[in-house]
Parts: sequence; C-alpha cells; structure tokens
Amino acid sequence: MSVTIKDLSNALGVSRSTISKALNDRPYVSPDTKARVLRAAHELGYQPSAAARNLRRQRTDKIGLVVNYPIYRVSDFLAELITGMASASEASKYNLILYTSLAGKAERIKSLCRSREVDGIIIAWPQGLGETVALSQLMTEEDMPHIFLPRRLPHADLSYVATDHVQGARLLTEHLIALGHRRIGFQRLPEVFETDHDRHAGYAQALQETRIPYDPCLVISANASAEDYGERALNTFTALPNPPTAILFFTDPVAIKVLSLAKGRGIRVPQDLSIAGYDGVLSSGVTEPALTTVRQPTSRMGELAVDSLLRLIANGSVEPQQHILPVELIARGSTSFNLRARV
Amino acid sequence: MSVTIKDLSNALGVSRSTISKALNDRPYVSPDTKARVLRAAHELGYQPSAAARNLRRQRTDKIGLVVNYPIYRVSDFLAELITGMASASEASKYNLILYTSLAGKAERIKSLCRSREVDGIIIAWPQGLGETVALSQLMTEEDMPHIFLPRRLPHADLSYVATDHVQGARLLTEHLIALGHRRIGFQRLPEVFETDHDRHAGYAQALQETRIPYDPCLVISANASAEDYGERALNTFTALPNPPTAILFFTDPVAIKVLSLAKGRGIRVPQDLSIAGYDGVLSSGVTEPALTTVRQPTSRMGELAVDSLLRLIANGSVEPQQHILPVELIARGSTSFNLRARV
DNA sequence: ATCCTATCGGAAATCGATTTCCCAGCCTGC
DNA sequence: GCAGGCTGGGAAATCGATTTCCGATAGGAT
Repeated sequence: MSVTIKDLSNALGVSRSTISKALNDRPYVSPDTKARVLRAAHELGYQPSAAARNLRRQRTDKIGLVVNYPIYRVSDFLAELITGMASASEASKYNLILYTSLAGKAERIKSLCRSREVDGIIIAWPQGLGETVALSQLMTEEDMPHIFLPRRLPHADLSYVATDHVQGARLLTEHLIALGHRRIGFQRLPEVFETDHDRHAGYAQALQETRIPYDPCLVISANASAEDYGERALNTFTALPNPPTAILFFTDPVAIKVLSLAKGRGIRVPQDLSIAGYDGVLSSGVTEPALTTVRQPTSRMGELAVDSLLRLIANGSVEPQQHILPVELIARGSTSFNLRARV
Repeated sequence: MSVTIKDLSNALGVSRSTISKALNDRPYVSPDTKARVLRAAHELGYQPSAAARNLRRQRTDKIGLVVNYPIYRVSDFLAELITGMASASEASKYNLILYTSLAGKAERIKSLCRSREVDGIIIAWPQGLGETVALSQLMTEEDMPHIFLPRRLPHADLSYVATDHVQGARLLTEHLIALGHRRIGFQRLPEVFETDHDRHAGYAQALQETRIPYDPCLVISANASAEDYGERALNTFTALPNPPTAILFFTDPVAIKVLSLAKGRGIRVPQDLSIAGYDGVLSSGVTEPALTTVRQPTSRMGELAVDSLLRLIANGSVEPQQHILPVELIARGSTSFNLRARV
C-alpha cells in the first residue's frame, strides 16, 4: 500500500490538516512547519490519492473528449486535433480522457456527466444540429461545461470552436473562377452533416459575386452509406450534357481517389479537369499532380477548444465561447486555367 | 448538486448498504427490494460518483497511455494506435487517459503511479532500452501494471507488444534482392532508438542468406537532430563510388520526400533507383510511382496492448505479456528490376 | 422442540484527502 | 490591564460510495 497523508502525519507528528495546508499553499502554516512537511513528503514519496482528492474537491482536473464519429475515417485529423488539445492541457493541470463509444448515445453522456469523472466535455462531430442542441441541453442541465467541434453552430448560446467553412469553400471557388472556370462542380458532405451549409454557402457566395449562375445540376450530395463517393460524383458530373470543368470534393481522400480514377479513364488533370479537395492531409501534397486544397488549423482548433472549455469550467456563467478560425488555400497542380473556356 | 446514494436511501427508506448491494449485483438482497432500488435509481437518474467509488474500490477503471514521443511526427500511426486501443477498451469497462507531457520524465511517471489515477499504463516509444528498464522497474515497485510499445524488448520480464521489425526489413531486402539488386542502401533510425537493431538485423540476415557481402558504406544512421533525413541520405549514397541501386528508408514520409527530390534531380524511380519506405502510411499509396513499403498492423497492436494490459491488471502476477505481430510487404511501383545489374 | 444455517437488511467503518471549526497564544491599541 | 484581532495548529466533519459486521428472521435438520 502506498504512503498516505496519515503516514506523513504519523511520521512528522503533525496533524493531517496542517499537512494538507502546507502542501496546498494555504495560509496558517508557519514557514518552518511547511518546510518540514514538504521535505518529509518528498522523502517518503508522498503523492495524494487522486480519488480521495477528487471526491473531496468535487472535481477531477480531467476533460473528456467524446469522439462522435467513426474514428477510422478521420485519423489524420483526429491525431492533429489531439495534438493540439494535449498541448493546451499540458499547459494547465488537466488531462484528456478519450471516449469513443459514446457516439450519439445521449443516455451514456448523461451518465458521464452524473458520474462527474470529468470537469468538462468536448464533443467532436455531433451528428446534426438536432442532436447537438439536445446534447447541449442535457449537459447544461447536468451542470457540465461543454464545447462542440469542429463546425460553427447557428445558436447564440452554444459554445463551439470551428474553422471557417464558408471561407474555405469560397476561397476554392474564387480560385477556380480566377482561373477561368465557369462551371464548377460541388460535392456536398453526406447528409448526416446538416452543417455543411457553410461550405455550400461559401461556394454560392463566390458564384454570386461574380454573377455566375448557380446551377443545381453542379451540386450533388454524397450518400453517407455509399463508399464510392468519388466515383459516383465523377460519373454523375461527366454524364452531364454540359459538364463542369472543375470539381470541388468535400475531402482530400475522395479527391485523390478521383485523381487516379481520372488518370485511368484518360482524363488529364488539370488540363481536362481541375480537381480540388479539402483538409490538406499529408497525402494531398504528394500526388501527381499535387492536390489543390484548403488547410484547416486543426491543432490550433484543438488548443482553442481546450482553452475555451477551461474558461467555461473556471467561470461557469461566462458567455458562450464561439471561435471561428480562418483557413488557408493551398493552390497546387491539380487546378489550372480552364483550357476549355469559350473566349 | 446531483443525486447521491443517500438521496436514494432517503427516498426509498432503504439503507445505503442495501442499495449498493442491489446496484452491484451482490447477494443478500431480495429480488423485490432489488427491483425497487433499480427502478428508483433509474427514475431519479442516479449515477454513482466516480471519485467516491474509485476511492473505496481502490481502482479507477482507467488506463493511461503515455506517449513518449514528439507526437506530431507520428500522427498517422498514433491515430491508428488509439483507434485500436479505444476499440479494445470499449469492449471492457475501461477508458483511456492520454498523457503527453510525461515523456521520459521518470519523476512524473512515479507520481502518476502513486496517485493511482490509472490502473495500468501503456508506454509508447520509450527512449532507449536503458530508460525502458528503469521505467519498468519504477512501475513495478509502485505495483503498477504496464506494457511497452511498439518494439520487441530483449528482456524476459518486460511486457510489450511489437510488430516484427526483423521480418519487415527482411521482407523488403529479400524483395529487392529478388529484383536483382545487389547493392542496397539502408537508412537506420535516428540514434535515440537503440531498438532499431531489429530492422538492421533483418536487413543483414537477408543479405547473408543470399551471400551478398555486407558493406558498411551502405548503412547510414539518420541524425536525430537534423530534419533533412532524406536529402542527406540521398546525397551520401549517390556520392559513393559504387552507389546503391536501391534504398530502404526508415519511414514513408522520408522515402516520399526523396521520391520528389529524385524527380527534381532527374533520377528516375524505379528505373535508376528503387526506393522503399516503411509504415504504409496513406500517402505512400498515392505517390507517383506508389511506394513499396511495409505495413504494420498498428490498430491490432493497440488492441493487443490493451488486452494484454488488462490481463496484467486482472492477474498481477501473470507472466510477462510479449507479443510480436507479423508485418506485410506492400510491393508497389517504386521498386523494380535492377536495370543496372551486370549480367 | 431445538439448533444451525442461510438470507435479508441496517449500522458503522473505511477509503484518503480537504475544509471547517475551534482553541491557545500573541500582539496591538486604548 | 484588557478587549479584539491574528496566527498556527489540531479535532472533527465531509465528500459518496463500498464493505464489513452484526442482528433478526425463516427454514431445515436432528
């Protein structure tokens, strides 16, 4: 059995309360006594029991990361996110507990709140706005500070950290327009993500500004259940009587797949078709040609999420934390001048 | 304040001990009482306090993952590892706590053990055998079950889960030999990883079996402090009077970088030079040509690590857990017949 | 009929800290 | 000289569960 505060107390002939005061920098302990306690604690290798301390203080110095997503799909992203979170929580005294099996299960999240094993919760990828609001309400009732990732939420009282998807899609679209493209295909996220409104809005805005008509035929939704996002989109678009000269895919891996698909079909990228992705994964830089994409400050988002959550924890009634981080266009070889433009 | 066992007790007019027994499936509670307790617990939304429970039971149902590595370098790998661990701990009642700032800090790991905030520890990427042994001893003294990742350790009493690096390097080398290569460059891991002996051994074994002389000039160590692993290696090798016709790099990203470097210098891959990586990251499949590499069952390793740790936790004195998982050669376009072979 | 044992449930101890409360001594100001 | 305020330190309450111990009752064996 390890050494407890009682052992320390016996060894020193000092009461437990005094020891606690000494170790926690509280007043009413003489410098001399304090020094003795500190030394003895060090010598005996005393370390307070986390459980006992948590019980008494009614907090745990831990935050929960609920990954509400088939984790295997977002490994790059998740790793970066965690990196940022870890670095932010290192700075404070907090640690991160990972929950991957709570996805969407309100009942289990309620249990998590009630057991008080974390001081706050970060929910990554809530599925749809309805669920988000429900979860938030639930956690608020349980007095559990919480924050959502990684998208902007259209509610004044929800806390979230997001990257600017409006800006992202807009940058890409503007980039293509500047290259002379007029018919630009846009692949929407699978339907479960109600929140890709933002990207779509960015796309539409860019078109509108340059007075390019919005053609519904050029916007297709990826079906969440299907795995062949890329192939379907490519087929649908090329079958159009007036096919797009450039396509925006909702994530790099899909775009990369289409890249090789196109190659197989003799479609030259970017001469015949410009292609862009989203996310800026590592792979996007090494394809041939390299992929034009948008890079999100993912690890920064992780940091900010933790910082914001800590603010909510520290000051329960602080106003909602809402942060939108700018993204960066990475223009590369997979997009180029529209050679099929009618002059 | 949330509902405690005392509230339940008052509400039901039943003692706290009985409630605890009912909720924990212990004997000496009548079915009737048990049913009443369960119902009331559900209605009041009672959830035991994790802290109180941990304190009394002297365990936390949590395991710690100490990532002892500059996390940003291994994101792919880490994400996959965590995926596996998460899925294994989901199956049990355990959760994962992430510690990233404990890297190599024995003192802090000792604190972690003593605070008893986890029931067991997985240490990923201990730095060198000396540190590994020291840490293991420390944790053993503190009665903390633990397991190391991701390399085989030459100690009968250490627990670890690893992939077979001997086999990996050997498969790659044999593959190249089969393609007619006789001078094969080998880039070792940076020196801090004493444990890349395995890969080097696999390389040497393959050479020996086919009676190809081992030439020390063809083996270079990457300098841990330098960032330009790839460029240096390429320069060193090409400067040799009798340069290699194929090179094994210690990780895909480095190989990929060299791939593009070579392209810039007019070195054709694989016609002039065969290149292979290690790890099988996503990017390796999309380069032009695609990279020959070795894929490790990373997520399986994560699962196995958790399972093994749980076994150690369940049965403190069980024999050390040692697992070595086979790897898989992925032969792709970046390696081909040695066209410069003297016939 | 008596004894023994098994079942049910409550009282109290326990886990190991923090926090509150109180007492004794000392200093200060009047 | 005395009231009042600080300071240092100890005793005890507290956090919220689990576990041990014990008493009461019922059922079965002798």
